[in-house]
Amino acid sequence: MKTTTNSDTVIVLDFETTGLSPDCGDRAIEIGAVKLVNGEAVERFQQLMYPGQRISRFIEDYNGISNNMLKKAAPCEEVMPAFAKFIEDFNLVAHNASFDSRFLDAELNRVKCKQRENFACSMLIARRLYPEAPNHKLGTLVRYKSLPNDGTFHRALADAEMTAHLWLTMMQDIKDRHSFAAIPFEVMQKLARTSKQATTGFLRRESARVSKI
DNA sequence: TGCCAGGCCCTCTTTAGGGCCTT
Repeated sequence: MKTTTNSDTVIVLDFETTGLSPDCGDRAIEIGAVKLVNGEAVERFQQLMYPGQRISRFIEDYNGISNNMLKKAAPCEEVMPAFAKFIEDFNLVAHNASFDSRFLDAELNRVKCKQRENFACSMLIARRLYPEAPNHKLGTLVRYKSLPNDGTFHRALADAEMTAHLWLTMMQDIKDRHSFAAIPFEVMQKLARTSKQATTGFLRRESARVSKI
């Protein structure tokens, strides 16, 4: 029996890839994801994935994933169906979601799995909530908000874990500032699309609206 | 460390250009 619902569960995910664009032939080489249920990490997914091509020295240096490691990794045809099962129809979160969503769609498309649209971007939301931060790179925000980390960066699960902490911290900061009892996922999605000047008014209105539901 | 692309935001804008962020 399914024990969680779409509303209380989000999947925070991160891809390591061979480059920046699946349209230019780049492939995913590692997936990391954390399932959050009612604000708690209850399950994790981490898998290297053989991309069918050698990766560049830059990528090896960037994330520490080597060609030798990928030779032994499972192919897309094995990993993606398992990942599609892991994420089910839950809402998705990523840091700079436009990047991860393109790779997710591309890899799901290879195995004929359903593509996804219900993404929220932690980077766009962080820009709204923390305009005073030095910048909005994941590592900078982890330091800026003193979020838990083990010092590992640019590996899929480690980045997904940090993004999950950032997501929960942003939710809590919004609750503290605007008296939300709970924040619907759709409000977070809309917040990312709200202009900087309109952010405070938007959250005030949404808080009042949600409290009446 | 940087480049590739794409989506988004901001502003000295909207008939545009540049910066940020992801690997």
